[in-house]
Amino acid sequence: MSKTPQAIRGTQDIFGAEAEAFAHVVETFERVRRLYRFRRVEMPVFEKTEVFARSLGETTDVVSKEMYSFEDRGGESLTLRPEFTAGIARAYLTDGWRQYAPLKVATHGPLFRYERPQKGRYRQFHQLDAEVIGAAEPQADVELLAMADQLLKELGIADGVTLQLNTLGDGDSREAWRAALVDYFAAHRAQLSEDSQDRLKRNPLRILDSKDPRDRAFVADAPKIDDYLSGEAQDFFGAVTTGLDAAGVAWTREPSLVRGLDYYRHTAFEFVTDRLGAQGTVIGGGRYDGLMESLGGPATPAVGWAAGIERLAMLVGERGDSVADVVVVVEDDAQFARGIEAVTALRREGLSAELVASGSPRKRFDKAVKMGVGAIASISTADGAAKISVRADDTLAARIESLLR
RNA sequence: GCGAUCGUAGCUCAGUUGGUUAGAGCGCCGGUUUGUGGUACCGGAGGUCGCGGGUUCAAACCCCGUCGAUCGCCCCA
Repeated sequence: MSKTPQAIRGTQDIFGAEAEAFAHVVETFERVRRLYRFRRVEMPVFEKTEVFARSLGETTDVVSKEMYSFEDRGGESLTLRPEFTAGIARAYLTDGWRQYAPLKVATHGPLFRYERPQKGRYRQFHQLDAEVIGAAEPQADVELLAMADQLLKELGIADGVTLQLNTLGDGDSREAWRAALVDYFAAHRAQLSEDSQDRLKRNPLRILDSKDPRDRAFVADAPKIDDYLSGEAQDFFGAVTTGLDAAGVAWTREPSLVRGLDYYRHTAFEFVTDRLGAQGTVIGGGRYDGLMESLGGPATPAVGWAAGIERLAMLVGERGDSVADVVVVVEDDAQFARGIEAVTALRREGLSAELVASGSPRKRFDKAVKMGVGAIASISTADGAAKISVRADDTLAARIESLLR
């Protein structure tokens, strides 16, 4: 007695209408990414653990408890990628991609994070990813955001999604702001939630988007990044916003929007919806000028975003399985070969075709009807010869009849 | 890692305060009816009630554990 093994927790077997929606998202992304001249890259699904440990920072939750890490047979510590950016950054350094800078690349595929599954969150999940590496100009941020905006529009879901935009300033601005936040929240430490008391050490910026009412009371009066921005950082952000306006991309300023990872600078953004419950971020990203150095490379400016394919697919909604252009029904088993000839001829002419030739012969036509197709060609025997009758609207029927003659 | 709700045929679900051989619809297979036809009827296959313990004369139902799902917290896209 053997039991059927279960799928791994947090993984999905995507099928039917959901799979069609998933494919639609990916196909739309591929089309849009070409319009913006982003080059397709394929990346390994796993990397040396240090690629993620060094880029994300040892103390982040992702690294400390959410990575799928293991030793290979040679004793090397490897990790299933929890995000795209670190691997792409590594490739930029190890593969000499600097010669193509500024480099615009795009990819998509599975990522892995050991988290508690819930709506829109899985242990194996899938993202679209776009990066511009080696471009310090705000124009790169604008182009990247315009691409994300067009993607949402072409998917028909832009109406329910808003672009929240913020700046974290340059490295000095960010540090000064961070220090001010720590001072401010430390003064109210006892009144903060337990989570935020902990965040004060680990990740003080995250207190700003805490959902706990005890924290929210203090967030409103917390130090604002705008008061710490250098003139240069202000100019940069101004250039991004005027660029977005010129590109017709709607945005709202969200001063409490931060990034969880330390390498982010300047632009930070999320496309957010309230239609997906707690996992409302559909695209997120920002500028990560500090990342390359953490991997031992030269200072290299870069911006990027990632989008959750499952979340986009949920917003797109079920798309329904595609139906065959023609169903060929073999009503008499003696005509089986004729049925195969028929579907072959149809498919070669670019018509999708399905063959129905099993089960109770007298119910085969009903089966075809239930498939909800536009055209049905049935093959029976009359006077010892194959008799083909086609049910479809006139032009299609004529085309099918000529193909099957 | 924490909390809440849930887990009965392939699917969607019934199953009354614990009480005989656990049901329906859809789907699947077959038969009859119809015969250019999405009809109607009949029959069939398919379930150790997620899994493992416990309480009881008796458990799908009560208790404990476990696995999984869902929705939050955390984290994050």
